[in-house]
Amino acid sequence: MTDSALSPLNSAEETIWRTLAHLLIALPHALEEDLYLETGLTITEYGVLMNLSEAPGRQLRMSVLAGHCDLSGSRMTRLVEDLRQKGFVTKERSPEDGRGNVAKLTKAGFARLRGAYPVHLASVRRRVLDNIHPDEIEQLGAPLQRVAAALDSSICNQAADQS
Amino acid sequence: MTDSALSPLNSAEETIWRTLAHLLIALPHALEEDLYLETGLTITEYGVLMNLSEAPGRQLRMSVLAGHCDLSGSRMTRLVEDLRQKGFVTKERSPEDGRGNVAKLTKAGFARLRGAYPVHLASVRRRVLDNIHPDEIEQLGAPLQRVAAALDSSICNQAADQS
DNA sequence: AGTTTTTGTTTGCGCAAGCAAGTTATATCT
DNA sequence: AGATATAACTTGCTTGCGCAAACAAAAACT
Repeated sequence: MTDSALSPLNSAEETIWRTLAHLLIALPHALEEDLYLETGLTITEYGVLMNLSEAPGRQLRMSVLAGHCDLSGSRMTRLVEDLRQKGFVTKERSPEDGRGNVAKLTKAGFARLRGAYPVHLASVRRRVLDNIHPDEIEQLGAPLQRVAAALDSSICNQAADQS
Repeated sequence: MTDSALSPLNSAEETIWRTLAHLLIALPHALEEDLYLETGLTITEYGVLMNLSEAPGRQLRMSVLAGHCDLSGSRMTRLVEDLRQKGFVTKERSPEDGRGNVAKLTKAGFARLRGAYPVHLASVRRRVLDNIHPDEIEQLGAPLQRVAAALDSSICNQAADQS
């Protein structure tokens, strides 16, 4: 599989790729800054609160939460501890499975999220969606999802050759 | 400007945004891993070598290089020092401006880049471009570039309101 | 029931990256 | 020309994050 179609990128591909490579860096920075300056929340913290808020009972096991947030377990341990100290979440052992810990959004945490939501929404609109025409949005969906699907399906599929 | 069009995202927008948010995390991880496993180079290191290779004389001032790579000056100082110890670049004071330091790609560094190039190219094709039909590529260019342009034009434009 | 394995989480540690302060070298302004 | 301001790096320190090892609880296998 190593040598399929290794011709250098053509012009359109080159443009797309250079632009995307830059976006991959600059967009997270911009969104992070927008949110942080106005709310004091990190994008990562925001993501944790948001994922909890969408879960049934506004609570999730640590490992599931970490998965949803694209973070390692250890990072989530420390993040949740920070959020707990700020009063935005609680954490307690799972009653059904004593190994698991369940993080739960508090009232204060939900209020914090509610306050930050419009800020983040405006940021996403301004930075991204406002620059894309509605009909382009339709066209973007499919390819983006295909790229995402390809990524997820091949998580750690390196060791699958038969030599 | 804080309260323009704050309606929650519609369905198509929501899809795009969720997918893109995930890509922003997962795609860099995948590209990083692809490159590192096969070449031992970080994406960041690869970017430094590549930017140098494309510059006239295969050399650039530290600050310019840092700008091209989307990195801070201090990070670039340490990166270039690492690459220098590995023999991939040299660094010396600029003759025209004694403040500036000029990093220059060595033969060995160029060879390293040459070896890594096909690996990275294959990774970009496999992870991204292979999942987008050629006609979609045409359609993607414009919106992506508009998003990127909007980002770059508003770097640190927060303090521009007149109360 | 008792040992072994597996699973969920947490701690120890290291690395990448940025910011702020320090340093040296050029510009600028009388 | 000499003092002040500005620019280009570099160094010290902090933070966000992951990996690998430790640990605890539940499953699985005799």
